[in-house]
Parts: sequence; structure tokens; C-alpha cells
Amino acid sequence: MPIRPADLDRIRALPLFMGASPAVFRDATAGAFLQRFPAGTTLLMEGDPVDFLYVLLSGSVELQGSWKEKESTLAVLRPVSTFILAAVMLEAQALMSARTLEPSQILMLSGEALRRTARQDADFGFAVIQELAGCYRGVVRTVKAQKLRGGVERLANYLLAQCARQQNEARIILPHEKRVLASLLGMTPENLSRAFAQLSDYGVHVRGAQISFERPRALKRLARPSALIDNHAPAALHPAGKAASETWSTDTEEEGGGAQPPKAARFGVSPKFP
Amino acid sequence: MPIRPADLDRIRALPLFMGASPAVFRDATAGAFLQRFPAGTTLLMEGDPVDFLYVLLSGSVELQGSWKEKESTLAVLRPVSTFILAAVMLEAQALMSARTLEPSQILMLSGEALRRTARQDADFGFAVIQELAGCYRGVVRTVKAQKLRGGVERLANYLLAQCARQQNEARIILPHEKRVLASLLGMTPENLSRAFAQLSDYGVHVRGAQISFERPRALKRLARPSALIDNHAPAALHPAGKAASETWSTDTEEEGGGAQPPKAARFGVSPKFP
DNA sequence: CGCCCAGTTGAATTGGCTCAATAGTCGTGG
DNA sequence: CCACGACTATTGAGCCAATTCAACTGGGCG
Repeated sequence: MPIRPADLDRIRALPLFMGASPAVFRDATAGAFLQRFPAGTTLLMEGDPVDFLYVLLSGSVELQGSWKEKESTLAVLRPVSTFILAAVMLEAQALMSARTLEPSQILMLSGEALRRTARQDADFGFAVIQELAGCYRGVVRTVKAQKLRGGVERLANYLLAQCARQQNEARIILPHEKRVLASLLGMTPENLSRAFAQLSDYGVHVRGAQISFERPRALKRLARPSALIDNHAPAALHPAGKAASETWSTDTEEEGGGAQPPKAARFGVSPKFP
Repeated sequence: MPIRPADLDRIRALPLFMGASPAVFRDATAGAFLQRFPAGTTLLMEGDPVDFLYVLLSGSVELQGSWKEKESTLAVLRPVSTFILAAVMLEAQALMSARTLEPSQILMLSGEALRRTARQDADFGFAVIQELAGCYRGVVRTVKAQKLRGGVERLANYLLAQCARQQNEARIILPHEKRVLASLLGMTPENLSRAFAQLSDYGVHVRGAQISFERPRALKRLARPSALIDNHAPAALHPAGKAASETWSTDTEEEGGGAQPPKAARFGVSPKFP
């Protein structure tokens, strides 16, 4: 319940609060509390009213939607990420359920306090705008991937994205269960297996959660990653030295316990549509 | 080029500017200009830097994404809607192309001025937040529909949504070409035809662009619309008397030339992810 | 009158899903 | 320490849905 100074620092490092003055930061985090949840805990059900902004500090969280007994994973978040900011700002019901995939440490910030602060302080408001805009663009990327690519292509691009996140090694470790990955990519677990099998023709070897790439060129030729769909690598020219924006996308930055000030500190934020 | 007072009023009626003081409104719209485009004009290509916020005053605009010679329609906007607000706020490149489907009147607002205003005035900033949050949630709904429903179900729900927008008549008129609708719903034109054919079992009759519903109950039982995916009808309890939010979704409100102050004035705004 | 294009229809193919069975893994408890 | 049960992952077979290719229809416009 009491928040450790180290955790406070991690929160301050979030894009949302990075530029905030001490007073604004105090206002926005008033009444905040920290909580630990075991794996598999449902934090929020689809349709619930949303009273808090959640900040994932450790562990991982799955966001999912459902309809007619079907479920689909819309995103898997890793620390440090915020989620359901949009619902908080609109005082609306949640559109997705949230549940922990691992034991997780989660900070809960009062929605009321955040809305009040955003209404009063234009700088903080602008940080919220950027966070939301980034989230929005993340989902747009997701829709594009879903509608424009086939299952194997989505998997190939996912692997390349993970590869880019994991120091571009020739060998990566899948950060989630394959069943979760399958749902995230919009296919069944069986189909994911077959998709992996198809990728063996492109030098992708699977050993449990360890994936190795033996012909990265061939894989890239198949995947054809695009800066307008995938969030990684080439990244066309940004206007200014915009630091961290546009995060969300299918999976968020990892964050052990150490300190990588520049590359860490990403969000689960997502952007609006048009 | 000079903006007519009637147009100015329509812009003021947008959620984005509704609460703005005269001074703030003047700042935000400084350097704005109005332009007419014929049908089929590309306003913006995927990947282009974005310098303006666009406001569609009449006509209609299609937002589309592409990859590997494939294209897909992500949204069709109708007046009055704003678009690419997220890219404007982040000074980022466009993730979608925008082209007119009909001759259109479009207002272009300086991105620079909007960012400056949002940074200086917390109330305007909050309006941007709400717009972005609504857009975000709109795309989330789109992803859910795409991943959780089959083609026929998406069509059925689309028809019900249109029906709700068109005074719940038993007969509606499709607002776009069927080829555009097919792409919007994530299928091929051929498949859309077959989906319509399947719906004839549920009392849906097609005569060109005119669709009539003879057994609305049966159609609803098939479609199973949800307040957490579709934007229309039942709409669970909102906390306060929140006016217009969460617009975007696949297609925006229509707006002839008359005046329906409460139901009109919708956005092309979309919300962020978490 | 005839062209062009949107829309529809049909047949063949592909891809994804469902169902079912098997193999490996982990954790629990005897 | 090992045996068991629960669960994840994989693989095969059959099925349903969607895409592709192709031909045909009908309406609008020159």
C-alpha cells in the first residue's frame, strides 16, 4: 500500500509524468495505491465502469475482448505500461477485460484526480494527449495488420518485432504462452503451430519458447515489415527528437528491474482513430 | 478560402470546439482555410507528414491502409468529422491514406496552431483528450468486430447500426458503394454479395442500395449487437450526461444541411488503446 | 447504340477452423 | 522419489468459410 520511492521514480519516468512539475505530479497521483496480484487475476471485466488508471510495474497483463463465448487477446502489456486511460478520461465503461498473466505489481491512480489534473494543467493534459494519440495509432496498426496480412505474415512480423526488441539477436525467447500469442495474432493455437512449421522454410527454428533465425534475410523478405504497420526498426524520419510515443502495439517494452533510462519507460497507451 | 459564418458555426458545434472560449477558438482556427475537392481526390498518402487537422464539412472521405499492393478501407467518414488528430498532435506521419469518395468541402486547420493551443489552454486540451479517447475506443471496437465476428455477422451488425442511424426505419439506403462497404467490413465484394444472400434467410431484402428488413427480430438474433462493440442503440448507463463521445466507428453521423443540434455534430475522432 | 463498370453468380482452390488423439511439462501429493 | 493429473503444444483428418478466377448481367453515360 505505501509506495516505495523506487516505484515512484519509475512512474515519474513514464512519458505521462515525465514533464510534470512536482505539484502536478502530486495532484495526479493523489490517493494512488500499489497492489500485488497473483497470476490469472481479473482486474477488470468488459463493461465495468472504470475508476482507476492502472500502471503495470512488474509482471504482465492481457487485455481481451469477448463476444458470444468467443474471446480474443487484444494486447499483452509488459512493464512499465499504463492501461485504460481512454475509458478513465471519458468516465466510460471498459471495452476490454484485463487479467494478469503473471504475478504482477500494479499501481492504481484515481481517475477522478487524473481528470481533474488534466483539466487544470495544460502541460499534463498535453502529455495525456500524446499518450492517447500513441495508443490510438497502435490500434490502427493492429487493424491494418489484421486486415491486410495473412496468419503466417502476421507471425513473421511479430517475430521480427520481438527480435528488434531483444537486441536483434539471432535467437529470441517468446515472452508469452503460445496460446496467448495465437489469440493475439488472431488465430487458433493449432494454426499457430502450422504457421511456425511453414516458417521453417525460411530458417525459423522452434525449440519450446526459444526461436532462432537462421536466414533472417529470407524471413524479412517474406514478412515485409512496414514502418506504417509495425513499430520497430527502420522508423522513418520523425519531425523533432520526439522521445517515446506510439507504444502499445501488440506488446510493450520489457523492463527487468535494472535501469535503462532511454529505451525503457514505454506505455500501453494507444491512439485514437482519425 | 474565406470561411462562411455558417461553416464557422458548424465547426464551433464540434465537440472539439464546443466548450472553447472565443479567444481560444480564434487561436485554434488561426490560419485555417476551406477547400473543395472533387470525388476521388487523395488528400493524404500513407506515410506523409501531417501538417493539418482536416474537418469534413460535406461529402465523404475514406481512410485506407495498404500493404503489399493490398488495400483496405479502415473507415468512411461523413460530415461533420475531424480526422488525423492523433498524427497532428504527435507531429507524426499519417498511418492511413485519405481520399474523397464524393465531392467534398474540407476545412484545414493548422496543426501547429492546434498543438500550441492545446499546450496553453487546459480546457481545449481536455476536449482534444476526449476526442482522441473516443477515436481510440472506436478503433478498439473495430478490432473486436474484426477478430470476434465472421463476415455475415459483421454485415448484419453493420446493417443494424445503419438502421439505428436512419431513424430505425424498416428500409435503409446504403451510404456507400458496396465495394467500399466490403473492404470496410474486411471482405471481398464477391463475398459481400454472398453474405447478403445469406441474410435473405433472415428477412433482409436487397434492391440496389436499398435494403429492407422484414424480420428485424430474426436479424437481431443473428447479429447479437453489443454495446461493447457496436456504437448504437441500447447503450449502457453513462456516468454523467456526457454528450457526444466515442464517434468514429466505421462510419460517422450524417448531416444534411439542416439543424439537429443534439444528434448531429459528431466526430471522426477515435480513442486510444488501453 | 455500345462501352464501361459495379454487382452478381458459379466453380475451383486455398486457408482457417473444429475435432480428436498424442506427446511433453509442470506441479502436486502420495 | 516417483506417479498422477492438468495443461500446453503439436499433428492429422475432415469441414466450412473465404479468396480467386472467370463469366455474365444490368445500368449509366458518351
